[in-house]
Amino acid sequence: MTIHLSQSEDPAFKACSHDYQVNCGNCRLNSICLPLALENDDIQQLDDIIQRSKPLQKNQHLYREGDNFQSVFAVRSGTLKAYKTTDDGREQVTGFYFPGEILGMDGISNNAHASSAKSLETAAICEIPFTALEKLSTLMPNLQRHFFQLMSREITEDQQLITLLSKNSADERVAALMLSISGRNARRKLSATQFRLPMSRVDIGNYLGLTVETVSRVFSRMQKMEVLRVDNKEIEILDQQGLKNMANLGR
Amino acid sequence: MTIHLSQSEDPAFKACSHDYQVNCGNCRLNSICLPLALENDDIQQLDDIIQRSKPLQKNQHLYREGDNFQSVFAVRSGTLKAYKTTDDGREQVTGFYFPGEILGMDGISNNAHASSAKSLETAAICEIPFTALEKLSTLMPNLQRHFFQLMSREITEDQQLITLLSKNSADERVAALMLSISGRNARRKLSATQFRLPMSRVDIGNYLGLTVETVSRVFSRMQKMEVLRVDNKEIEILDQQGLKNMANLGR
DNA sequence: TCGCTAACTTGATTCACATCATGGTGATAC
DNA sequence: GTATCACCATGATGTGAATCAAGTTAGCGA
Repeated sequence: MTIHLSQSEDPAFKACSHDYQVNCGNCRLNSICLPLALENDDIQQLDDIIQRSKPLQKNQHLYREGDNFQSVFAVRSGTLKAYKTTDDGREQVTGFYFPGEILGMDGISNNAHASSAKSLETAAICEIPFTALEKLSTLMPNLQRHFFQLMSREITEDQQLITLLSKNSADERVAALMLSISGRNARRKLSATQFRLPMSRVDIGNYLGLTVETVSRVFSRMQKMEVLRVDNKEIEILDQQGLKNMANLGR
Repeated sequence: MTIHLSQSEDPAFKACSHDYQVNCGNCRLNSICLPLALENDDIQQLDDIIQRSKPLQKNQHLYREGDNFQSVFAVRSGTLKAYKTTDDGREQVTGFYFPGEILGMDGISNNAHASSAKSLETAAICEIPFTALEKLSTLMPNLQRHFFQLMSREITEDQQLITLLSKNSADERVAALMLSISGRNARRKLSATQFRLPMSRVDIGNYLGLTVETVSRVFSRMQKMEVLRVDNKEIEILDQQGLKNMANLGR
């Protein structure tokens, strides 16, 4: 029996959670989602265009594939998954988005969202209207650069996933995902070794190009090898180095 | 025995090929690589920052993973492949770039190229220094938007590939690539049904997460089914609809 | 023209993961 | 309490593509 805090209850996010009075200046995540080089009044200007709407309930959509593209979004609390629906109706999860991360940028090219985004738990979201962001970017070179960088990062991360899917075994894929989540937790000053997975085994498998059964078996194997302790969605990394070896990515 | 023109000999690219006097205003590819909404003198300004260096020989690198990031590049003639080297020394091809297409944007996020790019045949390249492009973008909102869109497109294309790798069979993957190349040829007013593959079977396999042997077998199968005529690198699409069915992507 | 090498094809065998089948567990509703 | 349902674990079996192993062909330099 384990007790766990959902991310939205996490004390580290008090100022950033479901609090409507939050702004970029006082948000604990701003070191992650904002360019460091912004001046205070620049932050104020950015803050002015950002809309903070009511929290998203679990399983609620933030946007759907094909929706008219208006905004990109920053996750303030909770976790979202982005996914595409293939023509034969199957689902491909293209990413998980944790607090401080930006999603929706794939909608820019066609003025329509190229994927759907749904929350895996109650989530608070900052909406950033894109035309306003574009205007602001022409005035604030640092902001423009920041968004170029954010999009570039999304590209390199997608390329990482492409490599993972194309070259790595089931064990390696799952290990890599656990390390990724661990690292993103660390960036938010949360435990890198103990966390609760916000997504189901189905979602993990879908993201990694594996079936549920395989994901389940990999977790069992890792547990037997004493690399991970797995209690349903609760994960503890017992052997960080072992996990890295298993991921076979060197990093 | 088939006679084929390499892309650089293609009459459609007379003005855009290895001709050093070429500029954006007279380049036949500008409808592909430039924002349509640019005024003539805007094009001139863009033209002024673009550098046209001497042609790249086959197998020569345009940049390597880890190189300091300075510029993005537009392909004027020839074809390039982008690839990452995994830690255990294997190669993952992340994309092929045809005339009119832009590459190198994955280097923005870390100021270092995240992948290597090498030419598959003699190629002419336009180099676009990124800091100059950034400056120009603050002055020309259309240009800024264009680059946001280009990067967004790269993201959606990577997501397509992710889905392909994760959900589709060998046949479907190869069919999808053939359709992609066919479509990109059509965009450049070349034949959508007959073309020469600039890349080797190894590269195709590597890109699609398959071995050479599998790629070869798929081509043989397609030939037997009279969907494709395959003569080494020379491809003829005999049954467009059959190929689409085989790709199983609906589109 | 010959010889060499890289690129490609094809067949036989193996293997990692999918698929199919079943049972367990925990949460929510009644 | 127990019925129901979503989610997860695990075993048995099947299969598509990898691997291993020969060829064949095309391109290229001497």
